[in-house]
Amino acid sequence: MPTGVKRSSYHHGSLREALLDGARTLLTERGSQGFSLNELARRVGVSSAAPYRHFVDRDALLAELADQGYLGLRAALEETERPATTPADRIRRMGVAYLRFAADNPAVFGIMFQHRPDHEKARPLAFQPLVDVVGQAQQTGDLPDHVPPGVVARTIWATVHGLATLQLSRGFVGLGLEDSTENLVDQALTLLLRSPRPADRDRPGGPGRPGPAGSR
Amino acid sequence: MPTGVKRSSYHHGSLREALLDGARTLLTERGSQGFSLNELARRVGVSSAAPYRHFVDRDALLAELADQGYLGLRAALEETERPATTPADRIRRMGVAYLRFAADNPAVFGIMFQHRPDHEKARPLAFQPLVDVVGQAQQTGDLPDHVPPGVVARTIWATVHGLATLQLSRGFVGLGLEDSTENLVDQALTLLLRSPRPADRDRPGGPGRPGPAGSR
DNA sequence: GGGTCGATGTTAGAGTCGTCAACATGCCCA
DNA sequence: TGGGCATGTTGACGACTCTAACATCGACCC
Repeated sequence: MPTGVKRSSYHHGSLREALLDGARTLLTERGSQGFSLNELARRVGVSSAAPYRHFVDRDALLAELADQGYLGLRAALEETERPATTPADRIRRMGVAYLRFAADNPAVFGIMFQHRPDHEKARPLAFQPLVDVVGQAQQTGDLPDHVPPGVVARTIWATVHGLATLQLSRGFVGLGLEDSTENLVDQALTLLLRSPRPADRDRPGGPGRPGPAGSR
Repeated sequence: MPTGVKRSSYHHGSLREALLDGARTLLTERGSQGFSLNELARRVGVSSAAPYRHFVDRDALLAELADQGYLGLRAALEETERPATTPADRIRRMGVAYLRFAADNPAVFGIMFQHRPDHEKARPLAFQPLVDVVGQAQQTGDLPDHVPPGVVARTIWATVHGLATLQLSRGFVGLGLEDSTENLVDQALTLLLRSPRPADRDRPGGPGRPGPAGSR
């Protein structure tokens, strides 16, 4: 019997969930590099071979954690709908939620965006809410509509994702560019969204596209 | 003697460089996760303890690779100065160079932006060229100047960095958002740089503020 | 109720990895 | 000429991932 937690019955009962839960905390303690399946098993109180009854691989367990991460991220993004305001403001809230999610679950976030082929299914789920609201923002004129919504959403996503990863890797500290999560997102998106800033000079009235010329 | 390459003399002669070179190729083959110091030593034709005469740690070797990566990235960014054009165009070129560097050295790029405290010294080196050209772009009116240059540069960096990491992790494939490196950068920066229409990107309207409505 | 069978545990072990201590080699220089 | 120091090797330890063979036990069938 391993040195971890003792239990009365031979079978654990809900080992799979216990492993996933324990993995989350172990992952935040040790990072995705130092994460060890043996140590996880020890902590949960089972032998080091037991996890293999539930996951074919160490990587399979981490992949499942990543999948759950995508669900959590999507939930966090969708939750910004509650205080329903303008599309532009909701995009800001989404950006902040994205950075917060990354800061709160750094290791899971890292695993989510590692090169593994299976994520190509789960990722669109988390991405969809942003595409939706970008479409709305284009209709209200908060975002240029001479570009397909997917392209605009992709750019916003890249910006926010870049802020998140750079913040996680302490990317801004040596440069005097540290800032609060809200400021990071606000100042970045202000450059992208042509929205209510006081210096709101150029409403791209109607170059080629008709759109919001008088609709406002 | 290990099974790798045979050599005549007892001493290798230039083991340190051989290790760094071999590490780069092994890293691209196996990824930063599957990278093994033992396998590296085997390939270079040296015992598994030999690397410790030159690097205190496995991590120390990788950190050195990251430092060299920062130098290479900075060089790649500075090289965009040669075909000297407008600041806005140079920012575009820098973005493309950034994505290319990441695509050509995926594993090293990954190591460069992992949470290690020592990178906080090397990173500003690679970042500086962008800050410089952003300042120029603000003077020519290609970028808004009511925001400190560092903030604008930080935003552009985040956008480009996000594009790079998402491209590396195949972030766009499930979404029908794949695109060429040039298009990724161009379409993203077009939303940030208030430079003219997508069409006339060769001859950006020149100095002065690009008048919003009439500059077309 | 008794028997069996599959899911879920355990133990033991192979093979790899990172790292260290002790020893070997040979170039450089007094 | 010979000693010392940088740079190799050998051998070993502990930890890791993963597999094979065996143990336990609840569910289901008669």
